[in-house]
Amino acid sequence: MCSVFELLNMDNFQGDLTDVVRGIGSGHVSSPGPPEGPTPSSMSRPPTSDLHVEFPTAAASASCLTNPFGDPFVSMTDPLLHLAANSGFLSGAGDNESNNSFAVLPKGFEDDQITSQCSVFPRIRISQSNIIQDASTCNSPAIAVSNAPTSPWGMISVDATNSPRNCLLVDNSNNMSSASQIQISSSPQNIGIKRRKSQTKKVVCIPAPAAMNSRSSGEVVPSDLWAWRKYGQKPIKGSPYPRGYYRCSSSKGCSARKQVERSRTDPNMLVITYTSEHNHPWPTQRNALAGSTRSSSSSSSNLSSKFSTATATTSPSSRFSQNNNNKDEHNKSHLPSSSTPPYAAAGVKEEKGEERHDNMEFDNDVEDTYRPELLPEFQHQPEDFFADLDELEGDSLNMLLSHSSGGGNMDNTSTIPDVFSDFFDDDDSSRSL
DNA sequence: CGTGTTTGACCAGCGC
DNA sequence: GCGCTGGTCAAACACG
Repeated sequence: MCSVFELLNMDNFQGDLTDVVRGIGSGHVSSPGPPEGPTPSSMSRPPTSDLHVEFPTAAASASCLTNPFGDPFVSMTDPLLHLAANSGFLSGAGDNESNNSFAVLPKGFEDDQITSQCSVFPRIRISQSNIIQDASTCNSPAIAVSNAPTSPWGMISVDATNSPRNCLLVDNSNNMSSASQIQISSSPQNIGIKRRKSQTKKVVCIPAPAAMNSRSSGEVVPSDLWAWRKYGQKPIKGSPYPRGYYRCSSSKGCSARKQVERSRTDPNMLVITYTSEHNHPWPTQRNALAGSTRSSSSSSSNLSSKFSTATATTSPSSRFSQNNNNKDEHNKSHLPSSSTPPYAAAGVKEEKGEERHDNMEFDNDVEDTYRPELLPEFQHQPEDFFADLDELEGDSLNMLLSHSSGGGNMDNTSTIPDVFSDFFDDDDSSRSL
Protein backbone atom coordinates (compact mmCIF):
# COMPACT_ATOMS: atom_id res chain seq x y z
CA MET A 1 0.00 0.00 0.00
CA CYS A 2 1.18 3.41 -0.73
CA SER A 3 -0.52 6.03 1.26
CA VAL A 4 -0.55 9.70 0.65
CA PHE A 5 1.39 10.07 3.76
CA GLU A 6 3.98 7.87 2.34
CA LEU A 7 3.94 9.76 -0.85
CA LEU A 8 4.38 12.88 1.08
CA ASN A 9 6.80 11.43 3.42
CA MET A 10 9.26 13.94 4.62
CA ASP A 11 11.29 11.90 6.93
CA ASN A 12 14.33 13.76 5.95
CA PHE A 13 12.73 17.06 6.13
CA GLN A 14 14.82 19.45 8.06
CA GLY A 15 13.65 22.69 6.70
CA ASP A 16 11.30 25.15 8.11
CA LEU A 17 7.72 25.81 7.43
CA THR A 18 8.56 27.29 4.17
CA ASP A 19 8.83 23.82 2.90
CA VAL A 20 5.36 23.10 3.77
CA VAL A 21 2.86 22.91 1.08
CA ARG A 22 -0.75 23.12 1.59
CA GLY A 23 -2.27 20.08 2.96
CA ILE A 24 -4.17 19.47 -0.14
CA GLY A 25 -6.16 16.87 1.17
CA SER A 26 -6.43 15.24 4.28
CA GLY A 27 -7.13 17.31 7.15
CA HIS A 28 -6.59 15.77 10.37
CA VAL A 29 -8.67 15.98 13.40
CA SER A 30 -6.49 16.94 16.17
CA SER A 31 -6.63 16.01 19.68
CA PRO A 32 -3.97 16.91 22.06
CA GLY A 33 -2.54 14.58 24.45
CA PRO A 34 -0.87 11.30 24.48
CA PRO A 35 -2.91 8.34 23.59
CA GLU A 36 -3.85 6.88 26.80
CA GLY A 37 -6.81 5.94 28.79
CA PRO A 38 -9.61 3.56 28.25
CA THR A 39 -10.94 2.52 24.98
CA PRO A 40 -12.70 4.88 22.69
CA SER A 41 -15.90 3.27 23.51
CA SER A 42 -15.92 5.77 26.25
CA MET A 43 -16.72 8.49 23.84
CA SER A 44 -19.46 9.45 26.11
CA ARG A 45 -17.28 9.87 29.03
CA PRO A 46 -17.57 13.05 30.97
CA PRO A 47 -16.71 15.99 28.85
CA THR A 48 -13.40 17.21 29.80
CA SER A 49 -11.89 19.22 27.12
CA ASP A 50 -14.03 17.77 24.50
CA LEU A 51 -13.97 19.37 21.20
CA HIS A 52 -16.96 19.41 19.01
CA VAL A 53 -16.47 19.97 15.42
CA GLU A 54 -19.30 19.78 13.08
CA PHE A 55 -19.32 19.58 9.40
CA PRO A 56 -21.59 18.57 6.64
CA THR A 57 -22.17 14.98 6.36
CA ALA A 58 -21.00 12.46 3.92
CA ALA A 59 -18.74 14.04 1.45
CA ALA A 60 -18.56 17.08 3.54
CA SER A 61 -17.50 15.00 6.41
CA ALA A 62 -14.87 13.43 4.40
CA SER A 63 -13.76 16.75 3.19
CA CYS A 64 -13.49 18.11 6.61
CA LEU A 65 -11.66 15.14 7.79
CA THR A 66 -9.27 15.67 5.08
CA ASN A 67 -9.11 19.32 5.49
CA PRO A 68 -10.09 20.81 8.74
CA PHE A 69 -9.63 24.21 7.31
CA GLY A 70 -12.17 23.61 4.78
CA ASP A 71 -10.11 25.72 2.61
CA PRO A 72 -10.72 26.00 -1.06
CA PHE A 73 -8.75 22.93 -1.65
CA VAL A 74 -11.19 21.00 0.22
CA SER A 75 -12.81 20.53 -3.05
CA MET A 76 -9.71 18.92 -4.19
CA THR A 77 -9.63 16.71 -1.26
CA ASP A 78 -12.39 14.79 -2.74
CA PRO A 79 -10.27 13.62 -5.57
CA LEU A 80 -7.67 12.96 -3.04
CA LEU A 81 -10.00 10.95 -1.00
CA HIS A 82 -10.85 9.18 -4.07
CA LEU A 83 -7.32 8.55 -4.95
CA ALA A 84 -6.35 7.87 -1.48
CA ALA A 85 -9.10 5.46 -1.08
CA ASN A 86 -7.91 3.62 -4.04
CA SER A 87 -4.34 3.91 -3.15
CA GLY A 88 -4.76 2.78 0.34
CA PHE A 89 -4.51 6.17 1.82
CA LEU A 90 -7.99 5.92 3.01
CA SER A 91 -8.04 2.28 3.37
CA GLY A 92 -5.12 2.13 5.62
CA ALA A 93 -6.47 -0.87 7.33
CA GLY A 94 -5.91 -2.85 4.24
CA ASP A 95 -7.57 -4.24 1.25
CA ASN A 96 -10.17 -5.85 3.28
CA GLU A 97 -11.68 -2.49 3.86
CA SER A 98 -14.86 -1.87 2.04
CA ASN A 99 -15.39 1.00 -0.26
CA ASN A 100 -17.46 2.55 2.37
CA SER A 101 -14.79 2.95 4.86
CA PHE A 102 -11.33 4.14 5.06
CA ALA A 103 -8.69 4.87 7.50
CA VAL A 104 -6.09 7.50 7.64
CA LEU A 105 -2.92 6.30 9.02
CA PRO A 106 -0.46 9.05 9.56
CA LYS A 107 2.99 7.85 9.96
CA GLY A 108 4.34 7.46 13.36
CA PHE A 109 2.80 8.01 16.61
CA GLU A 110 4.70 9.17 19.52
CA ASP A 111 3.73 10.46 22.80
CA ASP A 112 5.54 13.61 22.28
CA GLN A 113 4.45 17.08 22.92
CA ILE A 114 2.37 18.84 20.44
CA THR A 115 2.75 16.19 17.93
CA SER A 116 0.57 14.08 20.00
CA GLN A 117 -2.22 16.22 18.82
CA CYS A 118 -1.79 14.84 15.45
CA SER A 119 -0.78 11.45 16.36
CA VAL A 120 -3.63 11.00 18.60
CA PHE A 121 -5.62 10.07 15.57
CA PRO A 122 -3.32 8.03 13.52
CA ARG A 123 -6.31 6.33 12.27
CA ILE A 124 -9.44 7.71 10.85
CA ARG A 125 -12.00 5.43 9.58
CA ILE A 126 -15.13 6.40 7.89
CA SER A 127 -17.86 4.03 7.17
CA GLN A 128 -20.89 4.64 5.19
CA SER A 129 -22.59 1.86 6.86
CA ASN A 130 -23.17 1.84 10.49
CA ILE A 131 -19.69 2.08 11.65
CA ILE A 132 -17.16 1.25 11.30
CA GLN A 133 -14.93 -0.22 13.63
CA ASP A 134 -15.10 -1.28 17.12
CA ALA A 135 -13.16 1.32 18.90
CA SER A 136 -12.09 -1.20 21.35
CA THR A 137 -10.33 -3.03 18.64
CA CYS A 138 -8.25 -0.11 17.71
CA ASN A 139 -4.68 -0.73 18.35
CA SER A 140 -3.81 2.72 17.37
CA PRO A 141 -5.31 6.10 17.87
CA ALA A 142 -8.28 6.73 15.76
CA ILE A 143 -11.26 8.91 15.38
CA ALA A 144 -14.82 7.91 15.56
CA VAL A 145 -17.46 9.63 13.61
CA SER A 146 -21.02 8.75 13.81
CA ASN A 147 -23.96 10.16 12.06
CA ALA A 148 -26.64 9.56 14.50
CA PRO A 149 -30.00 9.15 12.88
CA THR A 150 -31.52 11.24 15.53
CA SER A 151 -29.37 14.17 14.86
CA PRO A 152 -28.54 16.10 11.80
CA TRP A 153 -25.11 16.12 13.16
CA GLY A 154 -22.99 13.13 13.15
CA MET A 155 -20.34 12.96 15.68
CA ILE A 156 -16.72 12.32 15.77
CA SER A 157 -15.64 11.55 19.19
CA VAL A 158 -12.20 11.13 20.38
CA ASP A 159 -11.44 10.13 23.81
CA ALA A 160 -7.85 10.86 24.31
CA THR A 161 -8.09 10.46 27.97
CA ASN A 162 -9.52 7.10 28.36
CA SER A 163 -8.38 5.38 25.29
CA PRO A 164 -4.96 3.96 25.29
CA ARG A 165 -4.81 4.31 21.62
CA ASN A 166 -7.69 6.54 20.92
CA CYS A 167 -9.91 5.74 18.08
CA LEU A 168 -11.84 7.99 15.89
CA LEU A 169 -14.62 6.31 14.09
CA VAL A 170 -16.60 7.82 11.37
CA ASP A 171 -20.04 6.83 10.51
CA ASN A 172 -21.81 8.44 7.67
CA SER A 173 -24.47 5.92 7.42
CA ASN A 174 -27.13 8.46 7.58
CA ASN A 175 -28.50 11.22 5.63
CA MET A 176 -26.04 12.87 3.45
CA SER A 177 -27.45 16.28 3.79
CA SER A 178 -26.98 16.36 7.44
CA ALA A 179 -23.85 17.35 9.12
CA SER A 180 -21.46 15.50 11.23
CA GLN A 181 -19.93 16.51 14.43
CA ILE A 182 -16.55 15.85 15.72
CA GLN A 183 -16.01 15.59 19.34
CA ILE A 184 -12.58 15.45 20.67
CA SER A 185 -11.63 14.77 24.15
CA SER A 186 -8.19 15.53 25.18
CA SER A 187 -6.05 13.98 27.72
CA PRO A 188 -5.17 15.83 30.82
CA GLN A 189 -1.71 14.61 30.41
CA ASN A 190 -1.12 16.29 27.20
CA ILE A 191 1.95 18.12 26.79
CA GLY A 192 2.92 20.99 25.01
CA ILE A 193 2.45 24.53 24.36
CA LYS A 194 2.17 27.13 26.93
CA ARG A 195 -0.51 29.61 26.47
CA ARG A 196 -1.24 33.00 27.68
CA LYS A 197 -4.07 34.23 29.72
CA SER A 198 -7.58 34.54 28.51
CA GLN A 199 -6.92 33.10 25.17
CA THR A 200 -9.11 30.99 23.10
CA LYS A 201 -7.25 28.52 21.04
CA LYS A 202 -8.26 26.17 18.38
CA VAL A 203 -5.81 23.60 17.38
CA VAL A 204 -5.95 22.11 13.99
CA CYS A 205 -3.81 19.33 12.82
CA ILE A 206 -3.57 18.61 9.17
CA PRO A 207 -1.27 16.77 6.88
CA ALA A 208 1.50 18.88 5.59
CA PRO A 209 2.45 17.37 2.33
CA ALA A 210 5.80 18.23 0.93
CA ALA A 211 6.02 20.68 -1.85
CA MET A 212 4.68 19.08 -4.89
CA ASN A 213 6.87 20.88 -7.26
CA SER A 214 10.55 21.19 -7.42
CA ARG A 215 10.61 23.90 -4.89
CA SER A 216 12.39 22.86 -1.84
CA SER A 217 11.83 25.80 0.34
CA GLY A 218 8.43 27.03 -0.50
CA GLU A 219 6.00 27.03 2.30
CA VAL A 220 2.35 27.26 1.87
CA VAL A 221 0.76 27.33 5.19
CA PRO A 222 -2.72 26.05 5.00
CA SER A 223 -4.64 29.18 4.77
CA ASP A 224 -8.21 29.99 5.30
CA LEU A 225 -10.54 32.74 4.50
CA TRP A 226 -8.58 35.20 6.49
CA ALA A 227 -5.51 36.94 5.37
CA TRP A 228 -2.59 36.25 7.60
CA ARG A 229 0.67 37.99 7.97
CA LYS A 230 3.63 36.29 9.40
CA TYR A 231 5.21 38.25 12.16
CA GLY A 232 7.60 35.82 13.60
CA GLN A 233 9.16 32.47 13.56
CA LYS A 234 10.91 30.70 16.31
CA PRO A 235 12.56 27.40 16.79
CA ILE A 236 10.80 25.32 19.31
CA LYS A 237 12.73 23.37 21.82
CA GLY A 238 12.54 19.72 21.16
CA SER A 239 11.28 20.19 17.69
CA PRO A 240 13.37 20.31 14.58
CA TYR A 241 10.77 22.48 13.04
CA PRO A 242 10.24 26.14 13.73
CA ARG A 243 6.95 27.61 14.61
CA GLY A 244 5.57 30.37 12.52
CA TYR A 245 3.51 33.15 14.01
CA TYR A 246 0.80 34.77 12.01
CA ARG A 247 -1.65 37.50 12.70
CA CYS A 248 -4.71 38.46 10.85
CA SER A 249 -4.07 41.08 8.26
CA SER A 250 -7.57 41.19 6.96
CA SER A 251 -8.27 44.05 9.24
CA LYS A 252 -6.06 46.31 11.23
CA GLY A 253 -6.46 45.89 14.86
CA CYS A 254 -7.59 42.35 14.58
CA SER A 255 -6.09 40.33 17.34
CA ALA A 256 -6.59 37.01 15.69
CA ARG A 257 -3.44 34.99 15.48
CA LYS A 258 -2.37 31.62 14.52
CA GLN A 259 0.69 29.51 14.94
CA VAL A 260 1.82 27.02 12.43
CA GLU A 261 4.31 24.33 13.04
CA ARG A 262 5.12 20.89 11.93
CA SER A 263 4.55 17.99 14.12
CA ARG A 264 7.89 17.08 15.47
CA THR A 265 7.22 13.43 15.27
CA ASP A 266 5.29 13.47 12.10
CA PRO A 267 6.65 16.04 9.71
CA ASN A 268 3.78 15.25 7.46
CA MET A 269 1.49 16.92 9.85
CA LEU A 270 0.98 20.56 10.47
CA VAL A 271 -0.28 21.79 13.75
CA ILE A 272 -2.05 25.08 13.55
CA THR A 273 -3.20 26.90 16.57
CA TYR A 274 -5.67 29.70 16.22
CA THR A 275 -5.62 32.26 18.93
CA SER A 276 -7.88 35.11 19.74
CA GLU A 277 -10.86 36.21 17.82
CA HIS A 278 -11.32 38.21 14.72
CA ASN A 279 -12.89 41.50 15.55
CA HIS A 280 -14.12 42.19 12.10
CA PRO A 281 -16.41 40.67 9.55
CA TRP A 282 -15.25 38.02 7.28
CA PRO A 283 -12.94 39.51 4.78
CA THR A 284 -14.33 40.36 1.45
CA GLN A 285 -12.81 38.87 -1.58
CA ARG A 286 -10.66 41.89 -1.81
CA ASN A 287 -9.56 41.66 1.73
CA ALA A 288 -8.96 38.04 1.45
CA LEU A 289 -6.88 38.51 -1.59
CA ALA A 290 -4.92 41.18 0.09
CA GLY A 291 -1.88 39.70 1.52
CA SER A 292 -1.90 36.82 -0.78
CA THR A 293 -0.92 38.68 -3.87
CA ARG A 294 2.62 38.42 -2.90
CA SER A 295 2.18 34.82 -2.77
CA SER A 296 5.26 33.44 -4.10
CA SER A 297 7.99 35.61 -3.10
CA SER A 298 11.43 34.36 -2.62
CA SER A 299 10.26 31.52 -0.59
CA SER A 300 7.26 30.52 -2.52
CA SER A 301 6.76 29.02 -5.87
CA ASN A 302 4.24 30.16 -8.33
CA LEU A 303 2.36 27.11 -7.49
CA SER A 304 2.37 27.73 -3.85
CA SER A 305 1.55 31.31 -4.40
CA LYS A 306 -1.37 30.31 -6.37
CA PHE A 307 -2.37 28.07 -3.63
CA SER A 308 -1.91 30.79 -1.21
CA THR A 309 -4.09 33.15 -3.07
CA ALA A 310 -6.77 30.69 -3.62
CA THR A 311 -6.78 29.42 -0.16
CA ALA A 312 -7.02 32.82 1.24
CA THR A 313 -10.09 33.57 -0.66
CA THR A 314 -12.04 30.45 -0.91
CA SER A 315 -13.64 27.81 1.10
CA PRO A 316 -15.56 24.69 0.57
CA SER A 317 -18.61 26.63 1.24
CA SER A 318 -17.78 29.05 -1.42
CA ARG A 319 -17.34 26.30 -3.82
CA PHE A 320 -20.53 24.78 -2.78
CA SER A 321 -22.22 28.04 -3.26
CA GLN A 322 -20.67 28.37 -6.59
CA ASN A 323 -22.15 25.21 -7.73
CA ASN A 324 -25.23 25.99 -5.93
CA ASN A 325 -25.40 29.30 -7.55
CA ASN A 326 -27.25 30.49 -4.62
CA LYS A 327 -28.25 34.08 -5.05
CA ASP A 328 -29.61 34.72 -1.68
CA GLU A 329 -28.57 37.39 0.64
CA HIS A 330 -25.03 38.52 0.86
CA ASN A 331 -22.81 38.91 3.73
CA LYS A 332 -24.14 41.30 6.29
CA SER A 333 -20.93 41.90 8.06
CA HIS A 334 -21.14 38.65 9.73
CA LEU A 335 -18.87 38.60 12.66
CA PRO A 336 -17.33 35.23 13.13
CA SER A 337 -17.48 33.73 16.50
CA SER A 338 -14.03 32.53 16.28
CA SER A 339 -10.78 33.11 14.62
CA THR A 340 -11.15 29.81 13.03
CA PRO A 341 -12.71 29.98 9.67
CA PRO A 342 -16.29 28.86 9.53
CA TYR A 343 -15.36 25.99 7.43
CA ALA A 344 -12.52 24.99 9.58
CA ALA A 345 -14.69 22.53 11.22
CA ALA A 346 -13.09 19.20 11.56
CA GLY A 347 -9.90 18.94 13.36
CA VAL A 348 -10.35 22.05 15.27
CA LYS A 349 -10.04 22.16 18.90
CA GLU A 350 -10.90 25.16 20.83
CA GLU A 351 -9.53 25.85 24.16
CA LYS A 352 -9.91 28.70 26.49
CA GLY A 353 -6.86 29.15 28.53
CA GLU A 354 -6.68 30.77 31.84
CA GLU A 355 -3.02 30.61 32.33
CA ARG A 356 -0.12 29.31 30.55
CA HIS A 357 0.59 25.72 31.12
CA ASP A 358 3.38 23.50 30.22
CA ASN A 359 1.39 20.82 28.71
CA MET A 360 -0.15 20.62 25.37
CA GLU A 361 -3.16 19.35 27.06
CA PHE A 362 -6.41 21.06 26.70
CA ASP A 363 -7.87 22.01 29.93
CA ASN A 364 -10.56 19.83 31.15
CA ASP A 365 -12.64 22.79 31.89
CA VAL A 366 -12.76 23.57 28.29
CA GLU A 367 -15.37 22.24 26.09
CA ASP A 368 -16.43 23.92 22.99
CA THR A 369 -18.52 23.06 20.11
CA TYR A 370 -17.48 24.60 16.97
CA ARG A 371 -20.24 24.75 14.48
CA PRO A 372 -19.11 25.98 11.17
CA GLU A 373 -21.71 27.78 9.28
CA LEU A 374 -22.16 28.29 5.68
CA LEU A 375 -21.85 31.97 5.61
CA PRO A 376 -23.87 33.83 3.07
CA GLU A 377 -20.83 35.62 1.81
CA PHE A 378 -19.37 32.38 0.75
CA GLN A 379 -22.25 31.89 -1.52
CA HIS A 380 -21.61 34.90 -3.58
CA GLN A 381 -18.25 34.94 -5.07
CA PRO A 382 -17.62 36.65 -8.35
CA GLU A 383 -17.38 34.35 -11.26
CA ASP A 384 -13.89 35.38 -12.12
CA PHE A 385 -12.99 34.48 -8.66
CA PHE A 386 -14.16 30.99 -9.18
CA ALA A 387 -12.63 30.86 -12.53
CA ASP A 388 -9.33 31.09 -10.82
CA LEU A 389 -10.34 28.44 -8.45
CA ASP A 390 -11.19 26.15 -11.24
CA GLU A 391 -7.79 26.63 -12.60
CA LEU A 392 -6.31 25.97 -9.26
CA GLU A 393 -8.38 22.98 -8.78
CA GLY A 394 -7.23 21.62 -12.03
CA ASP A 395 -3.63 22.14 -11.21
CA SER A 396 -3.89 20.75 -7.81
CA LEU A 397 -5.77 17.80 -8.98
CA ASN A 398 -3.15 17.17 -11.52
CA MET A 399 -0.59 17.30 -8.86
CA LEU A 400 -2.52 14.94 -6.78
CA LEU A 401 -2.91 12.62 -9.60
CA SER A 402 0.68 12.89 -10.37
CA HIS A 403 1.66 12.06 -6.87
CA SER A 404 -0.84 9.43 -6.50
CA SER A 405 0.08 7.70 -9.66
CA GLY A 406 3.63 7.74 -8.57
CA GLY A 407 2.59 6.14 -5.39
CA GLY A 408 1.76 2.91 -7.00
CA ASN A 409 -1.11 0.78 -7.91
CA MET A 410 -4.04 3.00 -7.86
CA ASP A 411 -6.66 3.57 -10.35
CA ASN A 412 -7.37 7.21 -10.46
CA THR A 413 -10.38 6.63 -12.49
CA SER A 414 -11.72 3.94 -10.39
CA THR A 415 -14.68 4.20 -8.21
CA ILE A 416 -15.18 6.80 -5.63
CA PRO A 417 -16.36 5.60 -2.33
CA ASP A 418 -20.05 5.85 -2.22
CA VAL A 419 -19.87 8.26 0.55
CA PHE A 420 -18.08 10.62 -1.72
CA SER A 421 -19.64 9.75 -4.96
CA ASP A 422 -22.90 10.77 -3.50
CA PHE A 423 -21.41 14.08 -2.87
CA PHE A 424 -20.18 14.39 -6.36
CA ASP A 425 -23.35 13.24 -7.88
CA ASP A 426 -25.78 15.01 -5.74
CA ASP A 427 -24.96 18.62 -5.66
CA ASP A 428 -28.16 19.65 -4.10
CA SER A 429 -28.00 17.45 -1.12
CA SER A 430 -24.42 18.03 -0.35
CA ARG A 431 -23.83 21.51 -1.39
CA SER A 432 -26.77 23.28 -0.12
CA LEU A 433 -26.58 23.66 3.54
C1' DC B 1 3.70 52.38 -2.33
C1' DG B 2 1.52 48.79 0.00
C1' DT B 3 1.86 44.42 1.02
C1' DG B 4 4.39 40.56 2.53
C1' DT B 5 8.50 37.74 4.84
C1' DT B 6 12.73 37.36 7.45
C1' DT B 7 15.18 37.65 11.58
C1' DG B 8 17.47 39.39 15.63
C1' DA B 9 16.13 41.67 19.81
C1' DC B 10 13.16 42.25 23.44
C1' DC B 11 9.72 40.95 26.85
C1' DA B 12 7.09 37.95 29.91
C1' DG B 13 5.87 33.56 32.16
C1' DC B 14 7.53 29.61 34.35
C1' DG B 15 10.58 26.42 36.86
C1' DC B 16 14.62 25.97 39.41
C1' DG C 1 16.87 35.97 41.21
C1' DC C 2 18.28 33.62 37.24
C1' DG C 3 17.94 31.06 33.13
C1' DC C 4 15.07 28.95 29.79
C1' DT C 5 11.53 29.22 26.63
C1' DG C 6 7.88 31.02 23.92
C1' DG C 7 5.62 35.06 21.96
C1' DT C 8 5.98 39.58 19.97
C1' DC C 9 8.17 43.64 18.02
C1' DA C 10 10.27 46.10 14.49
C1' DA C 11 13.81 47.07 11.15
C1' DA C 12 15.36 45.49 6.81
C1' DC C 13 14.27 43.66 2.74
C1' DA C 14 11.49 41.58 -1.28
C1' DC C 15 7.74 41.58 -4.40
C1' DG C 16 4.01 43.31 -7.52
